[in-house]
Amino acid sequence: MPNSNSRTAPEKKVDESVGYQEIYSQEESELENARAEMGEVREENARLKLTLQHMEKDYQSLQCRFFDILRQEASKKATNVDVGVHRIEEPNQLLSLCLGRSPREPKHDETNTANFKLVQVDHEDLNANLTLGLGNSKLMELPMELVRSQKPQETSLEEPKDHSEAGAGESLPPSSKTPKTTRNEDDEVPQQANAKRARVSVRVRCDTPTMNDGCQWRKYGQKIAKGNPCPRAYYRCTVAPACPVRKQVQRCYEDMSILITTYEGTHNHPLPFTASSMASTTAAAASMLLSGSSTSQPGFGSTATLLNGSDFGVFDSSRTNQLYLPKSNPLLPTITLDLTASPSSSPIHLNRLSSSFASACTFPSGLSFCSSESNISPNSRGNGYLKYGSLPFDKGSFNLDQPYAEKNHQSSSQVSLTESLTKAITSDPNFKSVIAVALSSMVGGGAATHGNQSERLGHHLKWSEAAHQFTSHNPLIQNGKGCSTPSIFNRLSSSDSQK
DNA sequence: CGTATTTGACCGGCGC
DNA sequence: GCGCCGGTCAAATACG
Repeated sequence: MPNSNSRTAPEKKVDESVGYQEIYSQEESELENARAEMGEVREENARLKLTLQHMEKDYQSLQCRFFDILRQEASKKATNVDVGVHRIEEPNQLLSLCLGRSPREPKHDETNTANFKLVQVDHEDLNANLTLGLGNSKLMELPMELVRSQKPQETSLEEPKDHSEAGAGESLPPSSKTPKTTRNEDDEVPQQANAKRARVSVRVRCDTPTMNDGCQWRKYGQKIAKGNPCPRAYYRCTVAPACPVRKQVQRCYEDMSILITTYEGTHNHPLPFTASSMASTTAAAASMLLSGSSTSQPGFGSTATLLNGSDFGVFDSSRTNQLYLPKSNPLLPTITLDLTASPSSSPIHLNRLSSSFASACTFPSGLSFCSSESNISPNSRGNGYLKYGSLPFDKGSFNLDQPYAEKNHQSSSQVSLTESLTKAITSDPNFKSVIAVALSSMVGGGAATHGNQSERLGHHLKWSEAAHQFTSHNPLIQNGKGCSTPSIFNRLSSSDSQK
């Protein structure tokens, strides 16, 4: 019996060792497979990076061409239209708030591109209130301004003279304001001299104390304004020491979840890439207001409301007056970008965001400002756009993560504004396809420029995956600390590592 | 210790 | 002229 025992035992050992070897070999092969996959993914990522770079170049060149052509068309039209328009009568109302946009553009250019289109809306202008429907094709000129300023290169090329542009409407003599302070005479005076400055008020549903617009702000004051128990905070742009841009942040009394941020002034410095979207949006809005507001009576603040949602083009001044407007200096024309419209928060809308346009706007030029934490502590963020685009931002837009998607409803509505703008841009049949491809490529990993690449992308990666790969590898985003580590990519890499 | 935030004081515009 | 109110300043305080 011991023999049998002694004989069977080694056999078992042999069997076990053989079994382990098989298992090991299987694991090794799996590991190798995983490594191979990782290698492929890496190569793919590298290719996508290159493609993205090409796409960005293509996109910018297309933008330039696009603007050139539109400018030409606009100038042609303007010669006919502007004659009948009383736009230039109030230069001081034309103070441009073109955040992030080169202000040295000839004034006539601005009036040409924005004014004559806005005239159509002005017919409905009552009591200096104005509702501008972004979905309205009438307003095609607006996005031009917007996109133009979305180019970070352009904004970065902004000259310090910018603020003189803020004074582009110019010419209110420094009068009584100048002696006020000697502190920042050098740079501030030109802005302060402008008694009238356009302001852009942005309404967003946001849980955080402020919305993350990519810029760096320093709080310099807080007040409790009359009529609203919620304190109003005053912030100053600290990206550049002498930047005159300021913003007010206040919660809406009627709906505490709504954050009202009012921007005023023009950045005189290059904007962080992530900040340019907000800057350009507000710039576009301001341009609209400034050009459109000139019909309003002097002394009255002009107020425009950009409704995000289904009410495009519907006049809604009552709503504006009752709810939307923070009490503001009547001398300052104010435009309100309402990014809180309820219809937009529907799942349908969210899904709609997954369409090419919306996604293109979602990132990197989208409007998603709510940060997981306040952006008022620049230190914690290193630079102004550290946290920009953190989590919810792209995830929610792609409907990948339900909590994020839920939390990102406000982002959705914000994105929808840009979506509308982009649609307006691309409504031009001549450029629609080109711009759409370019824009979608910004999200789609930049692989959509050339057909074959797009095709390949479609074959190899799910769309959302592509987007996430883009986000995870776009140096801009990483630089911008839009560290929304894509969940899919995380899963992918983590699963790889687990193997 | 340097920087950001808080907060009361101050200033200027506007309406009465 | 006076008071109200929005906006800003700047010293004090908090924070990392």
